[in-house]
Amino acid sequence: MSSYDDSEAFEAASALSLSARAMASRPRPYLDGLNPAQAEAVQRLDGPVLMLAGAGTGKTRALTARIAHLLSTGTARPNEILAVTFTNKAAREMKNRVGALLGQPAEGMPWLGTFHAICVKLLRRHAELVGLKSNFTILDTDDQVRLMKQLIVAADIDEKRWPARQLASIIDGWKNRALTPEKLPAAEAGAFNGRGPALYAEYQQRLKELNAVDFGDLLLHVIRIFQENGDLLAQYQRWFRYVLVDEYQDTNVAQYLWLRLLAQGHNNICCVGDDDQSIYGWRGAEVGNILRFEKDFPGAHVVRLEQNYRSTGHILAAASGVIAANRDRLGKTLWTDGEDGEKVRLIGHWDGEEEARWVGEEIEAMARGTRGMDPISPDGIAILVRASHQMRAFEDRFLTIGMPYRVIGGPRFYERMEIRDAMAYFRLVVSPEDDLAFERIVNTPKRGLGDKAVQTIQRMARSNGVSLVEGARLVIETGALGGKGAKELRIFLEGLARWRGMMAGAVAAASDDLIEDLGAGDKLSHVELAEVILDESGYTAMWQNDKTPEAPGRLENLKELVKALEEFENLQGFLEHVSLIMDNEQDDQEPKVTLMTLHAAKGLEFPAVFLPGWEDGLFPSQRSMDETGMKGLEEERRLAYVGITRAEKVCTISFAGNRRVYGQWQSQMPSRFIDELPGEHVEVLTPPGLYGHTGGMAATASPVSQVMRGSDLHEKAARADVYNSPGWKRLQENQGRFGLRQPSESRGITIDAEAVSVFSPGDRVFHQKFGYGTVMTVEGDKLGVAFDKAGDKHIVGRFLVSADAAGDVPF
DNA sequence: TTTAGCATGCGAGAT
DNA sequence: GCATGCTAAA
Repeated sequence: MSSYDDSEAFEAASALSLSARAMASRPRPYLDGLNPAQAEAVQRLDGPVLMLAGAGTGKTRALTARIAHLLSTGTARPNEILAVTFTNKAAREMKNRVGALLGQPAEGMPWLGTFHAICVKLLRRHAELVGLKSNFTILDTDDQVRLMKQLIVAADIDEKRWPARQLASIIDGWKNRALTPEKLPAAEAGAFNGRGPALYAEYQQRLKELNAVDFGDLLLHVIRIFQENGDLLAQYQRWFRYVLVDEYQDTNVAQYLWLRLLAQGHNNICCVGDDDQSIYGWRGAEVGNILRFEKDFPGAHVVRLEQNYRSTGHILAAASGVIAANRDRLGKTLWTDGEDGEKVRLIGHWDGEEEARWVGEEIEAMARGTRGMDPISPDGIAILVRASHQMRAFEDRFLTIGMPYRVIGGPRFYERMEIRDAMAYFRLVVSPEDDLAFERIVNTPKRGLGDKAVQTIQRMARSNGVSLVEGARLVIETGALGGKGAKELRIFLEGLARWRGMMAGAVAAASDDLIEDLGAGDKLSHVELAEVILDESGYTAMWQNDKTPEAPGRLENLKELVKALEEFENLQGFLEHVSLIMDNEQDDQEPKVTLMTLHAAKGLEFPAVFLPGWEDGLFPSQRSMDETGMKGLEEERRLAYVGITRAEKVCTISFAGNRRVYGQWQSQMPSRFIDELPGEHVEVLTPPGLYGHTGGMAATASPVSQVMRGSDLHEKAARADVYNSPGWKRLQENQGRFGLRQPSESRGITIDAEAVSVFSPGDRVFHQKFGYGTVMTVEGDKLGVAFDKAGDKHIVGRFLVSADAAGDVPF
């Protein structure tokens, strides 16, 4: 796996193509059951094609069938197809499905992979054209930030006011837009306090010195190679006769340029995507790429996949209603010949905790099977949130009621501290000049080698122009570092040398069966070597001695890491493909509810989906709108569309009237996207607070139920103010549209503005959740209140009533 | 050098 | 409310 030799890949591939040609005369099972649009997308092979594939319209099916078609008709050999995806997972799935369609493993498709994996392959071959050695290392985000931090400190910039993370994201943004330091437009000159462009150039220089690249460079270097070496580009253009791109709406400028270079000439490029599901603008994706496709590739053929096989009619209609509010879209109309099913359900709650409680109960009810519906296993249920911190309320609740759940997302396996540490050890053993790896682990576990010792080593290394490992050796030799530190450092270096010696044997044994047969028994396999490294370095012991609750899990992860090594021939190969171990799929026998972000849910589907937290500011996210205005709002709306279209049978949207944000209670307005739901496809549910059925929590009435019920004085007071807010008016209009009576009419309550209490410091007040308290501060509509029982809180005035008025209310 | 304790700031996260 | 990252003290 670690070898990317041209001829090898191309020859292996052509062996498969022979059998593919033999299939040409046979029936084509991959065409069976395709609808007309899909069939066209599969069979229109030549020229630019845009496959506009709505949610749940069988996109992957069409894409894989297209590859199968190319191969089995003999139109292209496996090595002549360039097929790019964004994630390894998608690449793997495509490989598997093509293999299944052809009835044989598609191992022979060397150019099916992620943008980055393919670029690594190309760049290893032609590294010297951009001044790199072909064994360059790929830095991850953490390494990048550490490197930039050094540059920022060296440039004498206040690292606190101008954090390295920020610089990293600015540079990342430039690279996404294919802007190299020389090409930075004047408009960017002011970035990062005016120091951005210079730091960018320095950073690139350092990378070159380190023989390293970051993720963005992978694309940019390859683009530069192609631009500067016309004949080489022409060669690849001839090789890659057919280009396929998945999730085209997620491509950034650099990826677009890359694709255009490779597709120029034959123009056999097929891009698959859905402008309505473009939700990665914040990391550089340009919806414009897909919107512009027909201009970019003249003569392009657009095929729309609009028949949906996933969701019920009501769910599709609701999703379509929301997305219709977007202006920048190509436009599609999803339809189904399936049932209308149940309407999308909408419910409001008093606060986030009640929302979580209610969802928990609903899931239990679904698992039992309610209202004549078939039971839905927790496996088929997902809760999709806008921001990951929303998950906490659900986790708390599920732990309380003993509901099994799994969280998707969170820190990626290879991003965990212990994994990164272990990998740094492996990296340093494989390549001693990996200075970033050295810095990471030289004092992990603690060896008494702190900042000062590291600085000494760095000075030594720099003044001699050698790596840190070599510098460390010199430091010991010259006695620049004394005492305990020197002793520990010596042990550390000896360890590195010893492990490296063991590895040389392991590589030889793996690459030459003869040696193994001749009984080179004292040589370790790379898996054993990894264990030895972790053991002898004291790294395993460090976690064994750690008594924090996370330690056992970390040891568990290390075991998994070692297990993952078995899949590779040697450590180098593993490090190269480390991203492959990202999704460590756990054994799940027990059915579990899935908890994840909306972003993580793209491409997935569930019989039942809960979409909590539909409140303005949270969803759509205030920040998104502040930063990119209408563009941001449209992306948020697409996120709503993605969320709804994940549901097959039941979709439940909810919002809370109050939510704790960064530890402060805030009143929330229902999301504007709720307004955009077409009323005829929505059913408004009655919150449990109305009948107080959530045992003992009568005080947790939701905003909706407040409006509906309205017998208590303090609610009346709260309402008068709320009625004046635009959000509340919107909610009421919705309820009108959804067939609810206006509460004031239905209950004969008049809105009495006089009833709104205006509080001043010293007033005694009452709050539904926190009980009695004394007003301490007043700032606009936010009051600081010292509650008798619940402590100090900041509360919006409308949720408070004077203690007198509340006196009669039984709580 | 290590650590405990306070200040700070906060969105989604592939490669 | 929490994690992160710095300063102060051991």
